Amino acid sequence: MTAATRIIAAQGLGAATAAIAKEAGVSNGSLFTYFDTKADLINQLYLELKGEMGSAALGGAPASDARTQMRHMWSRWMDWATVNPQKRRTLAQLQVSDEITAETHEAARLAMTGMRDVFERSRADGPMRDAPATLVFALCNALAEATIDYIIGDPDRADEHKRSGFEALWRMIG
Amino acid sequence: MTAATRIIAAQGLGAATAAIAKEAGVSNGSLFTYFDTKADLINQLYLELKGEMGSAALGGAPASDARTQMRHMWSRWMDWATVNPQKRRTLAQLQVSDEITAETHEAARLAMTGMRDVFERSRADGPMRDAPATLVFALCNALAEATIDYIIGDPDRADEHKRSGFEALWRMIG
DNA sequence: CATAAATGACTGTCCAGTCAGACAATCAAG
DNA sequence: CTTGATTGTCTGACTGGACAGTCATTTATG
Repeated sequence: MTAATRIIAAQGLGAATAAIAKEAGVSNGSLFTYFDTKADLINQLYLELKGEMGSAALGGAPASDARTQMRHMWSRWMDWATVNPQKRRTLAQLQVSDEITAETHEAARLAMTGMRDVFERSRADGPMRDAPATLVFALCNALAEATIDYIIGDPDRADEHKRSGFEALWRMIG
Repeated sequence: MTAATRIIAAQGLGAATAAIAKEAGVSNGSLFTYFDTKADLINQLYLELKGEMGSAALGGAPASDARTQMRHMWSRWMDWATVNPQKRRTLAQLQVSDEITAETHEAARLAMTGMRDVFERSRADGPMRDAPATLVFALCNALAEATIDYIIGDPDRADEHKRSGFEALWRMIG
């Protein structure tokens, strides 16, 4: 998985399975004893990274008001992405790949329940309380991804951008 | 170009050049008299679609206050994407492809000046007036893309979602 | 010794890009 | 008006390389 993350981050999804095997220090053939197909590997990797991102974002959440909780999650989320740029990069690629099956996407959605709850709580009394939950979640997600990309492009001002992004988000839903 | 748009929308960037040539009604070989390489085709297509999207969004802009102008642009933008789902789909694929050169991205950025101006005007007196312009633009873009995706997934309530998205955007920057 | 795991050479498939020749358009000379 | 030389465009079979996945064999393990 680690090897796949590194190789895909560097070469994209077109990377040869042989390259991944080599990076992992196993033979080409061995890789296919662990994963039936390349698509299988990709799907498993997607779930693992998504899950890790979710845990990272939710970890150590304070029992507090919605805004504080949201800000905490936002901060952890951004931090995870900046500390793990390769994982983040690979995840972004997998996100838009059509190798990811509908089942995998559904499983990922379920694994994100914790994060969705935080968004739900934050918007419950805000201006978007009547919009569809999935739309709100999609918009929040989009803001987060964009903020992360921006931070990666200008890491020196990471904290500043993190705050700008959060405040933009909060104005939107809070 | 039209053929490439159709094929890429359907099959992704992995589509064979032969498939594009066939769809266009010319021979495999002919395609390479018009484009040196597949990458060349992809880059040109990206610029064309991006340009078309920009023109569509800016067309018939009213000389009016920032909010009205912004809403107009937003509406035309969403409409273009819903009326041309294949173009939109292909553009989304090209956007994240690493076949697109830095020069092409730069050219596309320049072609979007008109849209950036509208965003600039809208945020000039708002809460994001001190944030970097590129960050603001990235966030707005992200909201637009997410809204479009959502509308495509539930076209029956298109108008409603279009409004939700715009209001979210305006709360963020206006 | 028996079983499981790992190996890497190999195969079939796919595809970007090439090239030798077919075909069409233009035009100067007879 | 005809001819044939010239130029430019189109064609699709072909090539070389890349790559996912297989499998007979080797190596480790209990």
